[in-house]
Amino acid sequence: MELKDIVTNESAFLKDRNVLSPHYLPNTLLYRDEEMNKIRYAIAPTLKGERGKNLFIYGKTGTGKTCCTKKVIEEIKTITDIKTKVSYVNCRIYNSRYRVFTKIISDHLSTYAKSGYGLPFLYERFIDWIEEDGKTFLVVLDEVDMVKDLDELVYTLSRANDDVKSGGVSIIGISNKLSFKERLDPRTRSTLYEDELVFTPYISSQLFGILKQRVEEGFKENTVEEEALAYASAIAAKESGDARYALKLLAKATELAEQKKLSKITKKEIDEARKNVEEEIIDEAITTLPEHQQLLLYAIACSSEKSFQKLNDGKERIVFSGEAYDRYISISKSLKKEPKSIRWCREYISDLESLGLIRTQESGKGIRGHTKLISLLYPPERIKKVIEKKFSL
DNA sequence: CCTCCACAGGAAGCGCAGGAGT
DNA sequence: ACTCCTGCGCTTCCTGTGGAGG
Repeated sequence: MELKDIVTNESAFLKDRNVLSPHYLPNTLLYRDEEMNKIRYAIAPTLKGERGKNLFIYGKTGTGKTCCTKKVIEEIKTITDIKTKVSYVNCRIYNSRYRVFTKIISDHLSTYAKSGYGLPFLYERFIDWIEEDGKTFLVVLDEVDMVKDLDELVYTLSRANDDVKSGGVSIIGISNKLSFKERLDPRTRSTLYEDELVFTPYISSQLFGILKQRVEEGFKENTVEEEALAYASAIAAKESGDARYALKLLAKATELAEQKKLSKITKKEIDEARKNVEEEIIDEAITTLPEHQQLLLYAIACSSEKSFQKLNDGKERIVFSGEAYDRYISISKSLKKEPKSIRWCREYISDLESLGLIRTQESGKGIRGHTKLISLLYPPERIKKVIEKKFSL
């Protein structure tokens, strides 16, 4: 690619580079009519000025939760004769009750948006604002599991319904973690889960449709082979049914084809992109890890290379947790870093597991009373390479 | 059978940083 | 500018589990 092409955003393939962005909202969302309708029905009372049911939306990444919700919000904004106001809050950024409130205030009451006001004051402005013309208010809490004091947040928002004389507040919560439901206070749970909606992963043919739509919206004609799209959707469907992953494959393949000055994107580029994307995902996951989790992971990778013990399918090498910890201690010391306690490393191990970098299982019968057997889900060489680079080992 | 080993994971508590309230 | 409070990362302590060995 020439520099001027990059600057002017000229591409041999793309009319609109945005179609490949994870934030791009296509004109019509495919395969999610039912889900969209369910959201519409859930918020319909709110739009009529009554208090609707709160809705909880669950689904894995790249299943269209956020897209669908944003679409419905857009629809609301096109209706002019209703007294409903909406705030979309990404809780990854606004991750506490206070922050969520300041976000809502700055969306609608910008005079109070500057910092320095306490929560009770903001809460009263919020109540006054709803009461002034009996409006209804809808908050969308995306990635709601990121909120530290979610119990308090949900309580405060739902209490607003008791404090206002007219109008009301409804909540839509979105999450990709199912397990966090158990952590919640029972009252919070029943408030938030008045209505529930699950997004299932896309199947291969649906991913194909989604990719095809993007190609039609943003690519020049005859630049992408259908076979390539089918292949990319098959890969993504097999992995997780994640549309974002499928799009990433297409984006990377486009990049590769541009570099090689090809005229068409074929299966071959997708295949190459796949390797790239997978490595990028692993590298990204590892490099964003806290230092000591990296060291622990490194220790597991080292132990794994030397271990000859195989797990059931005979492919995965397993590591005993004690062994990994010993190695972690010596690695830390050789780097002049104070090693963390064993208790905390157990937490690290479950963190690494929930990130999908390792898998663990109880030893069960036969081996060492009660221990965890750890196996890496990615090649140890790759993991070692990334971490060695970081610590210049 | 009892004790010891090797480990899991809960509970309490500690120091710190940063934000809220004054 | 000050203290007070709270969440966070972490350690220490503790209880529980199951195999190995006397």
